[in-house]
Amino acid sequence: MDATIFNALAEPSRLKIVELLRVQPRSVNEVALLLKLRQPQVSKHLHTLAEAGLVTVQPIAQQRIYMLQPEPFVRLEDWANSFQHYWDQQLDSLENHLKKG
Amino acid sequence: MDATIFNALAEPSRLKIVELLRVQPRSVNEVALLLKLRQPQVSKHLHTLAEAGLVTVQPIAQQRIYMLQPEPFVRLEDWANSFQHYWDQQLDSLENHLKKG
DNA sequence: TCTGTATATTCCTTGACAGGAATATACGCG
DNA sequence: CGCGTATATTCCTGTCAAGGAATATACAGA
Repeated sequence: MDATIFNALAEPSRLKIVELLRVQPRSVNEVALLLKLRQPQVSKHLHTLAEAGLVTVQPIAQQRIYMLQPEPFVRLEDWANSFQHYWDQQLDSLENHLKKG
Repeated sequence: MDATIFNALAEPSRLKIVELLRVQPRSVNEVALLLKLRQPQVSKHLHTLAEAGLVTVQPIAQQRIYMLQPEPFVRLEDWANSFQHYWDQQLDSLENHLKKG
């Protein structure tokens, strides 16, 4: 798993943007208005999200509509899910540490 | 969703630590040796992970065994999973943008 | 209590990054 | 082409966090 996606989501404003775009695709100004952020910062954040592969752009006239990209979120879900297979084993290992120590 | 968990996982070394601890709980030195990091940095990273609620500590003599905490990963999986319900709707909304402009 | 091992903490320096302000670019329209 | 709208980019500055080095703390055993 690459840390890039986590880095992109680590910034509170960016996380809010993602949760906004989850509902529906939006233009830069729409995001700025809804989150009460300045347009340049929103552009920068969306750029970061795009570089991380979390969003894509669809130009419409002068507007640029940003929408989420499914794939990274699927990867994220799979990654988080893969941890479930280890919890039992973890407890066993801890007991080993406690006994063998 | 809180950005704290993403922030904790955004640092490459910390992400590696998490993926190590996924296999089994480990002491600070074990992590340091396996990842070829210095002990103080590992302690710091583990402290950050603990503050984010991703790991817990189990002291054994002088050693401190760190292990993952399931709950945050379950939350993360649920969050990522919740995005799946929106993709179809997203495409519809984009089309609306394209038509209505 | 002294020693060695395991871990945590502090101080310092440096790089990355976010926000603000200003400006540049893209595009449609008259 | 000139103008207005929408968005991107640049420059600057302050903050924060990571790594290195040194040191402090915790604990077990002789």
